[in-house]
Amino acid sequence: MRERVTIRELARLSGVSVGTVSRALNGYSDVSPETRERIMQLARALEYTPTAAARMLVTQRSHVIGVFLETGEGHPDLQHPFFHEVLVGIKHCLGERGFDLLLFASEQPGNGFGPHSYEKRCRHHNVDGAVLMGVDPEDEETRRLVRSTLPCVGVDVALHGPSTGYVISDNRTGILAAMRHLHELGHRRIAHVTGLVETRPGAERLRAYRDALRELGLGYRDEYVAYGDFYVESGRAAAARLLALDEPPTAIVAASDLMVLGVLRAAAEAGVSVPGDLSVVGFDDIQLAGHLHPPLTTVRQDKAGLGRAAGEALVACIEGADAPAVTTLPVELIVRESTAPPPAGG
Amino acid sequence: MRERVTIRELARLSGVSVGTVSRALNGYSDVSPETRERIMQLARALEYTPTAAARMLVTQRSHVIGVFLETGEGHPDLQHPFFHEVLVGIKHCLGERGFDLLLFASEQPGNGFGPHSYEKRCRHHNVDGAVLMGVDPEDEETRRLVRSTLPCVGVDVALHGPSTGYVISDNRTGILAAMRHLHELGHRRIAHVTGLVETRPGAERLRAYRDALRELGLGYRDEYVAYGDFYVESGRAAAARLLALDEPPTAIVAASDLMVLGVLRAAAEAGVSVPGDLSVVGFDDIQLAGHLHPPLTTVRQDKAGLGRAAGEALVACIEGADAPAVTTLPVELIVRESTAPPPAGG
DNA sequence: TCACGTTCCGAAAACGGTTTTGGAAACCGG
DNA sequence: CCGGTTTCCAAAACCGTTTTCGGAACGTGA
Repeated sequence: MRERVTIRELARLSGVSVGTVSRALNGYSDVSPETRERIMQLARALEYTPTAAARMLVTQRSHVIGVFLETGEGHPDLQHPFFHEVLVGIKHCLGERGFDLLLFASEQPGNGFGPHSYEKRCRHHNVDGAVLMGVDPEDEETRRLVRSTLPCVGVDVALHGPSTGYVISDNRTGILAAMRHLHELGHRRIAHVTGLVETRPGAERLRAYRDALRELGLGYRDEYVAYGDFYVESGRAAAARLLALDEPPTAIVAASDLMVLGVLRAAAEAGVSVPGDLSVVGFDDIQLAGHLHPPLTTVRQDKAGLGRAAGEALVACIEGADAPAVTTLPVELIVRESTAPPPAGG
Repeated sequence: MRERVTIRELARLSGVSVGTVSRALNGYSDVSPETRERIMQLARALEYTPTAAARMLVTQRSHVIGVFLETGEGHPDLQHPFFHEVLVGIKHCLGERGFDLLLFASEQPGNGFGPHSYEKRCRHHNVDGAVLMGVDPEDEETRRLVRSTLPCVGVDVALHGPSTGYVISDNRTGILAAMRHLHELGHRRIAHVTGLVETRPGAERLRAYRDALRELGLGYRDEYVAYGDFYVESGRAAAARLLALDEPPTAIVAASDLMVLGVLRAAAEAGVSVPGDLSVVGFDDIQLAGHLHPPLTTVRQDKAGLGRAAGEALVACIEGADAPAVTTLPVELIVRESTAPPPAGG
């Protein structure tokens, strides 16, 4: 293979010093136009590519953002379409600004003693910042990372630290809108299938459900909240239980679209029709939501927007701004066909 | 912030030379057990983390795999759930083996003249290998990369080069199985909604459709192949046209599950019921396929398996094996409820 | 002519590791 | 007691950049 062409090589070939080559290539002013041009010609001809490692070593900047995408036990979070779409947003935003993404994957360190904790891994690769998804904010590892000065931003996880922030959707407003929509349609017995309540969105959605009940003058019933984990199966189980109640709900708001798939399944199995007998509204508006049968009424999160916001917060912080604030993104209730007035006898 | 603790610092504090520290940490033999232990204690205490850049500079290895995930115009490929699941597989496989993933995102290079082409970007970051998804194999950029000695593997894209291979599903067998299934049910008028035929899977699936027709003794009709692009909307348009034919098909096999969502939509709009009037089978078996209404008959690709296979081929190649061969993964027809015998009058 | 700016560039010191070379001490058999 | 091995470690070179410092050459105004 062709040998790596270094800056030294360029210097030799163009008869100047390496320092000059470096300055020429980096657009410094103190090099004559002719010399610069000559060097750049040569660089192009030889397809010179600077070595990131070398530069990183001296500049202490990598132009790389670390991404932690933790895989919960059972179902890797990575598999939830939500995170996928967020990642798209991150990639775009950061890509435009000249960053690449390092997706941390290695479990045992490369060589015996290597990187371990979040913080170590970041230091090891010298990332300029990090975005965390699906991590546990209470975890000691996490806390150590956000306690450091490395710019961090969490998505859907409340992180606090000197240069740390997070982005999240306006879950409360979303659930409130869903509830009001249902209420307006005439529903009075509205149940909630929660997400993982240990997570921020899961908790916020649940609280909002309760608050909405109060606001609408509906009583809270313990039996009307069924605990899920954002994924399909849990939605099915939850709905099965709900529908078997003596006085089943006429509407269900679920904390994720995936779970309403489960709800739909349970409904079909129980012989109740949606939206005829049961209205359901989801959360997320995943790509497929509009193409399901029936098309889902759901509250749309701007998933790519969350990613972009995370990216922007990060670069702002990297470029010297203060700690990235917490930014909450608006959501939107998308009314489709999975909601309707309750059945007459309801 | 605490200053970075370097190997030199460790050397000073433990009263040995830097070379010794390095050897101790890396498990070389020529350092006494006591000295080694002392050094490692210290390293742990100070939370020493080696700098990847420095090591990379001398060893020429990064323990990082580059990932190209190209975003087609219109709908970013990244958004197709397929790639998402593949990525999961890659991450797992490579993570277990101590690699991290560099997701190339940067559009303009970090600093004016920096990395550009695939090859340059790889050289720049010194990745140990690369996996390519959604790229155009005919593209000059791509060809340059695979022509180099860098271990590469494509997924769903046929790449050829000195140390390049690709992984792909057994599309032919999958389509054949789908067609036979339909034929056994009694269908004789079977249409195909293609994927992007410029892509390998799109082309293979189409060819297999034709071959299956021949094998089953069914004539090929031009009007029965409708061209799509793997995404929902194209499936809808295609099905709309198909269903409006004088002699519409009684069954449709689509090149992706996403497109059958479109097909279902079109069917609903045209008032034809699935599977009563029309059977449909998809491809991929995306997570949601089993939860749709009706649950989809589809040929399942082992998406995570593709990712793992890609990862394994890569490390094999990195560790000195010959060019990664092309590995094709088996698929499986999952019969659910979107297929049934054709209507009596059909 | 002299002092003084500019403009352009070379030399060299980092950055934080790994690896090679060589040497001192300890150990060995004879 | 001596030549030859081992065992353990120090010194230094090197990886490919950036950046600081200073110097040469060249005006330029007095």
